[in-house]
Amino acid sequence: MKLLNLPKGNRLTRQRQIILAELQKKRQHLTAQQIYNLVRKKLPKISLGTVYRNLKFLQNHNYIMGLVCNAHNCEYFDGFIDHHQHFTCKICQKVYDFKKPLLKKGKILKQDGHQIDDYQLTLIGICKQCLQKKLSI
Amino acid sequence: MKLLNLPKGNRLTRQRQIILAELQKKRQHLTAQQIYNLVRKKLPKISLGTVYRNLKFLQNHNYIMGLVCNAHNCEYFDGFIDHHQHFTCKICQKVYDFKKPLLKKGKILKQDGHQIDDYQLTLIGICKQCLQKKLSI
DNA sequence: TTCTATGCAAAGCATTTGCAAGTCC
DNA sequence: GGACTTGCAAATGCTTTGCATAGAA
Repeated sequence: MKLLNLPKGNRLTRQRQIILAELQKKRQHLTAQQIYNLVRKKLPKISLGTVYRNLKFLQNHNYIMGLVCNAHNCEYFDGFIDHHQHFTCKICQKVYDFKKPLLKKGKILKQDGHQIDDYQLTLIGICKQCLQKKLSI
Repeated sequence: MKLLNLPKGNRLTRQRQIILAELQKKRQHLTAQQIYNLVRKKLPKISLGTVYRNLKFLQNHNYIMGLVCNAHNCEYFDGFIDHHQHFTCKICQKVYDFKKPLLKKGKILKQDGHQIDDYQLTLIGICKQCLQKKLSI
């Protein structure tokens, strides 16, 4: 749980604190709209634009990470930046974490002359809950 | 190189053939807009809506695949559906293929009770060309 | 007091959709 | 001929931006 500790020139506003807190509290992967709905309970006057600006801000300062899901075309935000993988369910569209690193980072640092700094692995399938529902139909 | 061979009820139109042909000829990863610009040279009256509709259609019928890139928020289309990985350059935003499978598909079929059907690995970094440009500045 | 951040609303893009006309089978 | 497709344009949805005001340092 990383607390906001911003470099000089950037201000610690209530909006930023609450957005980050909600994202870290939920341990879920939320869209900007969902975050807006949550934050608005505490700051009724916050605007969606501010949410977007601060999500981008927090991303740039490595407090959160964003991920784009292939199946559904919008960005999700994740309050935990330790390197981990994501799994998307094709049916319910939830995003789950996979904690164990399925791929060693060191292994892929150079390929074909390109410099590889990072990677993103998204697993796609059907989650436990949806599998059970399918069986019971 | 897969040619259009559609199930009954779906029609083989010039638009579909040309869109697929361009995508397979280019061996590149193009946005809908880029595909539209290419196809328009052969079919000047084609509309962007038709391009989108047919890209989705070809995707559903497994002729092409779509991928969303985290860095730049739009969909890219790939005329080759053999399973391979993608590498995005943070600077020039091009998408490259990685032919060698960096991850064995069989290894990740079950995790935490979820059924994993597929995965998508995107490598992120700086490509050869951009690395050279950086050095020469 | 100064300069960044916010709220609001409008603008920007990528993508989707409704509908009449066109065209493939 | 009939159903699937297209072209066109309007609509949609997510995200960004301009600007005057509010508020952190």
